[in-house]
Amino acid sequence: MDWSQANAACDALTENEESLTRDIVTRLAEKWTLWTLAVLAESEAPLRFSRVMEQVEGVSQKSLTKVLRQLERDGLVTRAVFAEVPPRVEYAITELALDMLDLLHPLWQWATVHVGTFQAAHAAYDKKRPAA
Amino acid sequence: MDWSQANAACDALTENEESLTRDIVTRLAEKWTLWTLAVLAESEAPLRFSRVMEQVEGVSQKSLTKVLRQLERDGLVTRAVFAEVPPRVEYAITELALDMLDLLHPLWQWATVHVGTFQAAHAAYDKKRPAA
DNA sequence: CTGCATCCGTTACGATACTG
DNA sequence: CAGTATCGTAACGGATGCAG
Repeated sequence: MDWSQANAACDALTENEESLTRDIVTRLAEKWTLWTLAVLAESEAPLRFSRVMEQVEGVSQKSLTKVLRQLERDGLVTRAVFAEVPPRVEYAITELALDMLDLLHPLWQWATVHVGTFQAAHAAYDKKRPAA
Repeated sequence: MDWSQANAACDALTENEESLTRDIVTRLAEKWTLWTLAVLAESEAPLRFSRVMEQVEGVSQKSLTKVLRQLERDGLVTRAVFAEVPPRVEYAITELALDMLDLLHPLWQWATVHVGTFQAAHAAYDKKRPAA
């Protein structure tokens, strides 16, 4: 593991930039963010608000709105409003977000591959500490 | 983007396994988890609780304890208790966790590289929606 | 030294009702 | 259809005090 490389990249950032980097990564792991991005990534065409909400199963309108707003602000999705009746709003994923998902893919694969390892680790731990 | 590949890996999991996978990834992004792992990864030798807390700047005892317990349960760190006076507890990172950090590295680099992009995106967004 | 228990403020989330 | 406003609940995280 070449941690000097990672540290060099980190040290080059101002405190403000480092904070922002942390925020971005943290935000990606919030409850509905990745799921929403995945839905938009799987769709070839832009999706209306209702279609996204159907596919991100269990999300509330409020939370989905918040997540989409944040993603838009981060430049990870685009939001297009059409002045029609009834109103239409379409969301689409950006290239930036697709790049990021590519990077995230190995991590997800790692997690799926090691699911059995984690189940075993949990079982062993719970046996040692039944109280917890 | 080859999403069929990602979907194939996902579809092979039971609902329970998929839930666990999601939990693992989510946990990695919790406030102090990655920072703690990074500290343990940088150290060649196992670290005592106090040493970890010194280096994970700003973490409370409570949060650090919780994070370390969870990491131990996931098999990402080991915890060794020495029956001495005063008590000594040493934490070390596992190979499994080091593998994971390797996979995570590109994502972190991506975030640092695009910090400027995000700042610009935020500025543009806030200009368009000053109310928000 | 380690780390658990408790209190407390903040934030996240969901349900519901309402607006352009 | 696509939100906004409001409310109530639950989880999170920090500070403090105490025990082994």
